[in-house]
Amino acid sequence: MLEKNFNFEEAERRIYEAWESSGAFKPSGEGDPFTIVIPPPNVTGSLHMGHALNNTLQDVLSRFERMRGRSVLWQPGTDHAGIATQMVVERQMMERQEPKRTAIGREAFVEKVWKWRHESGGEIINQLKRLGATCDWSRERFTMGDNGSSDDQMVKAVMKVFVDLYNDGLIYRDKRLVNWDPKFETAISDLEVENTEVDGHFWHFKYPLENGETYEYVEKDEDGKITLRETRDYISIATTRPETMLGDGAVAVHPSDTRYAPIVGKRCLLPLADRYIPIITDDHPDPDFGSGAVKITGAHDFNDYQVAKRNDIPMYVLFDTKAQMRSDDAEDNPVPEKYRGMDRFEARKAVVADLDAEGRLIATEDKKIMQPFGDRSGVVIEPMLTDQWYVDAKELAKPAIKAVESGETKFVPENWAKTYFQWMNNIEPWCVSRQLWWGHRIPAWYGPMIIDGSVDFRQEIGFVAVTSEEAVQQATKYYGHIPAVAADNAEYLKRNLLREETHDYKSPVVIYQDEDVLDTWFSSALWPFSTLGWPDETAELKTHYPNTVLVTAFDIIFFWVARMMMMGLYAQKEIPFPEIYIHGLVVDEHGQKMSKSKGNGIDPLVLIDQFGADALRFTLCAQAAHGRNVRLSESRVEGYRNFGTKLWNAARFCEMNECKPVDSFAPSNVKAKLNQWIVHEANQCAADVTRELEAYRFNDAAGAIYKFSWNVFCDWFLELSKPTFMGEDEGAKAETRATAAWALDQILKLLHPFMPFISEELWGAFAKRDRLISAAWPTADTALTNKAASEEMNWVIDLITAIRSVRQEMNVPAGAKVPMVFSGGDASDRFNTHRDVLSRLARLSEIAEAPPPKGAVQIVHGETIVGLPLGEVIDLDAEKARLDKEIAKVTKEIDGIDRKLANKNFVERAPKEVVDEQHTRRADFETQIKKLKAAMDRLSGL
RNA sequence: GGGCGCAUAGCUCAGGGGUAGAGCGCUACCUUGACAUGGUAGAGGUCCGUGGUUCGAAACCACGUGCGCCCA
Repeated sequence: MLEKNFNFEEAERRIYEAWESSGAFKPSGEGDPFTIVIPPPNVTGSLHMGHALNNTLQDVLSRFERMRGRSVLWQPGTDHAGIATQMVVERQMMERQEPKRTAIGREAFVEKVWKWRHESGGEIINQLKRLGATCDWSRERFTMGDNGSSDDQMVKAVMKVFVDLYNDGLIYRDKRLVNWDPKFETAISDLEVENTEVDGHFWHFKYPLENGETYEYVEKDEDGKITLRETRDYISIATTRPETMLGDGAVAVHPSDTRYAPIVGKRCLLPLADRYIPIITDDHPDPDFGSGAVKITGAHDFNDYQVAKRNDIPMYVLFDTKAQMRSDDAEDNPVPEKYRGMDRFEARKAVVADLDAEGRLIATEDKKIMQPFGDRSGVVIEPMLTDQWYVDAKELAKPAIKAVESGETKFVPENWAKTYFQWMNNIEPWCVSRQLWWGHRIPAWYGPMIIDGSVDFRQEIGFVAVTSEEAVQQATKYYGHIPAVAADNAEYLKRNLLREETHDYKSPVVIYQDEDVLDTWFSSALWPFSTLGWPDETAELKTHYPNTVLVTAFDIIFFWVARMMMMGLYAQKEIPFPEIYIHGLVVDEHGQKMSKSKGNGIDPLVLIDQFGADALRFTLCAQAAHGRNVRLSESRVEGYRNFGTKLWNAARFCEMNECKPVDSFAPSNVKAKLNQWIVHEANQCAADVTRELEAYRFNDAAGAIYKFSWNVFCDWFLELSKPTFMGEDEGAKAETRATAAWALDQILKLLHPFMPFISEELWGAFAKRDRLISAAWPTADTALTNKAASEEMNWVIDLITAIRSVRQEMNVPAGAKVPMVFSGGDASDRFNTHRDVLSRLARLSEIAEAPPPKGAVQIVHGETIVGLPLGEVIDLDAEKARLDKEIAKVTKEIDGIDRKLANKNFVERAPKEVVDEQHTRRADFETQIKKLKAAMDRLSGL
């Protein structure tokens, strides 16, 4: 006997282990392959609601397709999260008061990270198991491989793609402006930059003209009237970042700006720096903004960089890697002595104060400015001119754009294709190098260049190869002898310098490997095939590439989806997946994004502890409508927990009434109308759930199984079956038992993808059989459609509802049994067939065919008048009012229909079915109103 | 500035050219033999506004208003 409630705390772990050990998570090898790769969570991450939604949806699809007989591979794993992981380990070292990363050196540090990864990384995998995720854990992958060694397949994949891209000219080293994170001292992607509006200032300065020159400065209004005329010996510029003025290369004005026309081509003095810079024209300055004159600092501003490049203006690098004013001895260090070593914000204050002291500060305005912040470091990001590796994304994007344009890859909902196109069509070169220690080390080695037959170590040449051995081979060919390999750039410089100074040309030339690592997303982009064994030609790769569908949230379309498309098409010459299902974000019940700082986050594991994994999963599915965020509230989760309890108790009822699955049961052969009807409804539900899941309409699929389980099976079928179970007709009882068991099985199967634990538990409670996870999905069968049974049972249900409604309205005590008479129509058979059911559910003491006696409450039900002689219970006025209300309602309907039918255009132009339907409806209402009026007459006759 | 989305019951949201829906909440009644994590019955709507298309618009189109997100 089942307990009164589902004990999910106890059952979830037990069931999960049983599934896993049965091998159900592995591809069966039979049927069409179905493949999803998990969007790899950060190895440092822990399960949040976004993961819960994303993985629930993937699991629903995996379970659904597994039950449909496909060979399902849900490929799991994590990514190595360069910055985040390095941060976590460094923080841990600090807490343990261990020496810093820089003190112990690269090798020792990377070793520590590996130790951390093996001991405490990837906790999220266990959390996914709590959710019920049926990934094939035996195939778990990590974007860095098992230990990062060069013979690891995951590493080989990254190296091969890098080298192939290089050899195809699609990856190159270049000096450009990048987003620089001064806290982590690395380049980051522009996608990792958050632009936030902050309070700032707009400073106006005077740059004096060379040789004390003057000009007539004239301002005009819209009508060309002169509003200001004065003689100036300076040009006024405005900036939000005064400290960068030390690196100005020019002042630019718009070519159409007449105010500055007299001085274009002349030079002005750059104060503090004591340099002269030219006044140039460019389209970039907006004449209406500020003074119309813009200082051009090519090395420290993205717009200025473009202007500087266009006009061949020199770029002066002011900052070191920590964004402090440079204090190095290099000849090209443009920072005046005074400011060297200052923090950038300190330098800003100093520059403003000094310019003010020189009388060059015109004004200071308060202004809202957009400031870039690193999404992990939280510090202000600095545009920096550095050497980095770039992927030619524009070229790789071409086939990736075409694949979506042609429909080879489809977005669901399709609107997301627009977002994808917009990004892809404006894509910038992808900076893939990072100045970190944790990651795939860039497979490039550098050595001195041979110029005019001799080695010149002031210039470098690169050797790009999958392994260091190959790089050495390339270098050997280049130098004519085997080079020595240095540990790092410092050693490389030292040894080559020594070689030069001692004229020791017989000792080998020294080369060294690039010290940077690759962007984590570079390896994540290969995920759809690297996880399957590529570059080896494995059986898995052959079977499961392209994947079937990608399930992800829209916030990583740029980060990840676009890059997988590019890399998949590049490396495999084939799209990674034909469908991309994009779901929403999980937000709180007021639509606010969940965040730590707001404190409105809900921990999925807490909800699982509280309500069970099934309830959380069902909630997420029920709210996963296309194009909508999921607003999560605890009350909703609680409601679906209740749904589980409801079903549990329905099963308990079945168990009490000995409803056991019958092997030979054929749903098409049942005789009782009730049974035919539930077969019909179950079949319809199977068709609905299947159709909605195929279209990724998780909310509609969940809604369909919810309604059928609760509002059809529990509310009606089980109630209607009670008279049979309590009756004497053993044949009918046996059929209804078998049908109930069958219908419950259908529910368990259809519910399983959404609520795997409770469905599995109930499945096992009813018979000894294979686990539900491996059971066959119900296929809808048109032969099971039964309109007659459906019509008849709806007649019963509607009648019971109508009687109940009247009883309540007439204040008949809920427990009281009342007699019922019926007349008119052709319903004697139905009343006889369903006598027991009607008596029970409508609480009737007797049912007889007779006209309604005086003083009876009258119900019009189709062709039939049903009378409830309530005796003195009845309140005449209340009953009259009730009938009046009914009549008014029906009259209103008829009026509406009449208006339509009186419209010639409607009758002539609307489709025949629609017109006919209106006629039918009108006739039905007409019958009703006649009966209602007759009822009223009888009542008035009292 | 460019792009995307949303506006339907008190709240959160489905839906969709002809007949207004769910969950939660609310009201009344009910511990009737699976279930009070339940049952029964109810109240509650200018489907944001204005035009257009159409025989017919809450739905399709345009504009407006308000809100949200993404990219510059």
